[in-house]
Parts: sequence; structure tokens; C-alpha cells
Amino acid sequence: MARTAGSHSDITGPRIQEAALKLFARHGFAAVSMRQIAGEVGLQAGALYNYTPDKQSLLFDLMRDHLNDLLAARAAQPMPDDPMARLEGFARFHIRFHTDRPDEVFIAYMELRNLTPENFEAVTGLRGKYEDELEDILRQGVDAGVFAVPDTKIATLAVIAMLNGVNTWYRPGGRLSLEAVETIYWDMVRKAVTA
Amino acid sequence: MARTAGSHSDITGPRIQEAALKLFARHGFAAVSMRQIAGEVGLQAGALYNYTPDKQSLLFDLMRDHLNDLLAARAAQPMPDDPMARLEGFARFHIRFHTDRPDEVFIAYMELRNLTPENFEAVTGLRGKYEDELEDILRQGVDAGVFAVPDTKIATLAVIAMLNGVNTWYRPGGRLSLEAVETIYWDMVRKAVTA
DNA sequence: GTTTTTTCTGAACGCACGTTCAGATACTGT
DNA sequence: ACAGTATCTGAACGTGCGTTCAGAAAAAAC
Repeated sequence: MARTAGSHSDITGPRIQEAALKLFARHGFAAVSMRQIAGEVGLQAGALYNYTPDKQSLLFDLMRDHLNDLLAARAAQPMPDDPMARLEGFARFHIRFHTDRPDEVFIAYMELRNLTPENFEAVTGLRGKYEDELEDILRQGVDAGVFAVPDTKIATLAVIAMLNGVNTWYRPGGRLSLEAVETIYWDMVRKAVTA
Repeated sequence: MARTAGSHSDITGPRIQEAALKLFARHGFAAVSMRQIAGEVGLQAGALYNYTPDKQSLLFDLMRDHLNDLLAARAAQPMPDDPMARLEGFARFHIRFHTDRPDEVFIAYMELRNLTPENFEAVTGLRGKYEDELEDILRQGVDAGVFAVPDTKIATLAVIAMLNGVNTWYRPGGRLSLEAVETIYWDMVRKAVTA
């Protein structure tokens, strides 16, 4: 009934995040209790409050970290001048990044309604930044005459919706390699927006 | 403390369904209580159990009815022989039907994990029937040489994901008419799958 | 070896949950 | 007018919720 042998915040903290991520993705934020999360890590519920002020922050931190990772990873990608090459880079990057983090992606899309208004603003703001990158590419391509879409904003949302769809069925080790999936989707995206 | 004036199951039953639909869509199944649903209809929680055996059935019935409506509405659509015309009909029908029922659609996609295994099977089975219709169209078009997709199953999922995306942003009375939205998306779908 | 800091337990708080049911009132059919 | 049925209330059941906190043990600092 006190500090346990081998306990360290550097270890417990991340383990709590992982447990919350896994359980939120599997059962949904509202259906998961603090006691379940604690149990997954081998703690009593009260110990969680050494690491988070409340349950809501646990969710928000997962989303914010995920979107910051997304933006950072994207910023580290090469950026060709050619719109077609840029779009291909975006499509392939998006599929790779998202299929690699199915739980984070799932939560970031499904649990928005469980955020407080200000946390909601923060998360959708970060996502907006990412979507703006794609819209810039499309606009650049339209200006260059290589893409033809009547509305770049709608085309942006349509392309992202299509690419996000991969996460609903793709599993590593399945019939198709990730490289093959990338190519199939890139092909459809390219045709959909090309002049 | 008894039957109230003007109470009738023909009226109360549908009102309970509507209240559950609205609240589940807004806050999520797990976050909505039977007392909230009852309150929305002007009842005490116990009265709901004249209409549903439990909370889970309330959710399942909403999903099943929605998908049955979808299949029935689709079956009532004209079915041209030409694959291109069939695909256009499917795309436009899908957008019209789904934008007309945003709450039902939202629930049918987001609350699958709150279904018991057998209810889950029933719902995904109905959805599979609908998706098979699209895959049949694509396969027919590929055989006729008018479509070119390396994998009809993946193309089916990609097209549906893209079309479903409309529901994330479209609102009646917005900048674009539904007809215009249909045309924009149909254009992207057509280009994405055409040979 | 002693003190200080970190980490956790276990119990407790008030509250809300899904569900059941006896009893009361409104409606319906005769 | 009366009997039978449909509909709802209000209270209750046990359970689990998010969160707080005093105190105890382990680790770290000195």
C-alpha cells in the first residue's frame, strides 16, 4: 500500500498512454474507465492522477501528440517542385504514416466529440494545417494546368477521405504489400485530379 | 404516477427512436443514458422498456433499419445496362441518400464496436450487400474495358470512402447545391476508375 | 545512515448508470 | 357504466463511475 518496487515515472507514464490509446481505440473513450486503464498497467486508479489531471486530458494529449507527429513527419519529407511529384509524395506518405498508427488515427477521428470546445479547436486546427498542405499542392497543380478540379477544398477532402479509407481494411501481412496499396491508391488519386 | 393523458405507443415508439438517434449521433452510444433519452421524449426511464428490451437493441434497431432502408431505396433505383451510367447512378444515389440521413449514417459507422458480436455480423452483412452492388458495377465495367482498376474490391472501398466523405462537410443551404456536389464527386469517381 | 523526494495503495466521496416492477391512471370496447 | 387493456410513474436494486487524499514504501540525494 505504497510505492511499489521498480516503479518509475519514465516507465509508468508511457505505459499509461499506451494503455489509454489501446483501450480508447478498442472500446471508445466513454466506454473505458480509469480503473480499466490503471488495471492494464497494473496500477490502482488513483495512481493515474500523478500523470494526468483528468480523463479528458488523457484523450486530448493522445490526439495532439499524434497530430504534431504527423505534421513533423510531413515537414521532414522531401518537397519536389513538380505538383505531380508532390501529390504522389503526399499520397504515399499519408498511407504509410496512417497505416502505421491505426489506433491513433482511429481515435483522432472518432473521439472528437468527447473533447471540450477548446481542445476540439486545437485538434481541428492541427488537422486543418495538414489538409492545407494538400490543398496547396492541388492549387499549385491547377495553376500549372496539370490538375483539373472545380474546387480545391472539396478535392482535398475527397482525396483525404479516400486515402483514410485504407485504414478500414489494410492489415500488415495481408494479400497486398503496403507498396502495392500505395501504388493502387496513388493511381486513383492521380487520375481523379488530373486534367 | 401512471399512464399519462394522450399517451399512445404509435406516437411514443417513433419518438423514442428519433430521440435515441439524435442523442447517439451527437454524443455517442456509450455517453448517452436511458434517462437522457427518456427525458427527450418526456418520459421516465422505465417507460422505455415498453418499447425496447435493452439499450443495445435500441442501437441495433436503428442501424438495421437504416441499412434496410438503404438497400430498399437502392433496389428501387433504375439500373441501366451501361456500366458508366450504372456507376453514375450509384454515386449520385449514394450521395443523395447519405446526405439526407447524416445521423443514421454517422451511427452506422461509428457505433459498430458497441454491438454484440451477432448484431455486428448482421449489420456488416447488410453493408456488405450494398458494397457488393458497387463492386458488381466495377467488375462489369472492367470486363467491358471501360473501367481500369487493378482490384475491384479495393476500388469499391476507395470509392465508398470518398463518397462517404461528403457527409463530413456537406450541409444543406451551403455554398454548393447537392446537385453540384454530386457532379463534382461523380467527376472524380469517373476519372479515378476510367480506363 | 539519514533525510527528502517520488511513486503508489486503499479507502472513501457523491453521483449516475441500466434495469425491474408494483401500482396508478388513461384509454378502448362492450 | 363498467371491465379490460395499454401506458406510464416513482422508487428501488446493485454496480461502477471520476476523482481526492492521507499515509506508506521505495528510490534518490546527501
